[in-house]
Amino acid sequence: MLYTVVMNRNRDFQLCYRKGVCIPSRLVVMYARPNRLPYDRLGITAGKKIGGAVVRSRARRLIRQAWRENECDAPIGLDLVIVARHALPEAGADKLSRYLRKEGIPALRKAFGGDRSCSERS
RNA sequence: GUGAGCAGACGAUGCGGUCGCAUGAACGCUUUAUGUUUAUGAGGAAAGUCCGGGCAUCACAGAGCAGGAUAGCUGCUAACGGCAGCCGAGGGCGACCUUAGGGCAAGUGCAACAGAAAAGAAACUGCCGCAGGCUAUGCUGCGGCGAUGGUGGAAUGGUGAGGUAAGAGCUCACCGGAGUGCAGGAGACUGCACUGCCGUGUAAACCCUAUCCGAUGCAACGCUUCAUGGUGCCGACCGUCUUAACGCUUGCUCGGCGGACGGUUCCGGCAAGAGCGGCUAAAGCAGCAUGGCGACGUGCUGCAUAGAUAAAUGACCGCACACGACAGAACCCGGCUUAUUGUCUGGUCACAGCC
Repeated sequence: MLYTVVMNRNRDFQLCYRKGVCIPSRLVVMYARPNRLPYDRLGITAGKKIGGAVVRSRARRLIRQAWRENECDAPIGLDLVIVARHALPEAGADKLSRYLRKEGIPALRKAFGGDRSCSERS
């Protein structure tokens, strides 16, 4: 992921859950809040609820790839947590990517008014 | 050919193309960041965490208890609760399979319902003899007998014969069990002979016997470094109390060590953050030779390449095939157990057919 850093502290996750904007859907749930940094931070949650280790790894990979394909259109300066739901592993990669492009990212832009984006910056 | 049974291999992908990730190496760059190229990149169970070990730290002044594990024998192994071979018991026509397989002749407990009686032996019922009275087998009394008594998982060994007033291991034969002796075996055990006539089941009930076990697990543990905050511990000072308390020492006891408690203040150190190490070559695998029935040992040769840390192995397209089951490394090994689409290989057994 070119313009995004991995979020790896439990405190950041908790902040996102409590104070962030929640954007639910059938495949994933996104929590986001501004972080006042010049880049985005992405965290992925795939809980035991959706299946065993194989299923959870697959969900993580799908989310990471879909975000990589669409991160250029997202607003800058967000802490973002994407939570996988149990329908995700069977759905496939292109479905999630299409969802982010058509609905997820526009919702983020609407919530945080992001005119700036990576594509414009670079 | 049909049907069984055993052992084993593979187990999900491969090739081409586009995008992408982690680690190592090389190159470029003043260093970092980053870039380019290249190599490598989940399993037979990686799982459950059920055993055993390595490794690490703690305690080391030890002893005992408690607790836990194992339970036929001999071996293999670093070790094991694992494995191999054998013995006993059970199942199968057979190949073969199953087996928590010490001790109720140390003690305690339990044995519902049924049944006369469930562990102390007797009572009850019954059989037989004698006596009494009565019309009378019946009834009453005394004595003998021992297991006949619808049960029950289990009834004082079983079956048959003799014996007797009636009976009884009372006697005999066979069987079961016990003890002793002899023979065989490394041993579990097996065979034979003799004695003798023997009180059930349950130890996956307490318990007893034998053997083994210190505790905690890589978030162990070691190193480096910064800032903040005054949280915990150690040191310093003051006060109080006293030889018994208190604290530490593996869960407890003995034993051992330390005087103990409270308050104050400031200085120094440690831990909590971050980074690095631990972190992958290991009692390893394959082939050949050799010893052994086998587990396995020995020698030689060759191969040795995942090491992430919010956690890398992915997505899409085309072709091929078994049309992709169960399923994802987290310190490392040896086992066990559980999950699993299927494909293939090699012996073996029974039945049928042919020669």
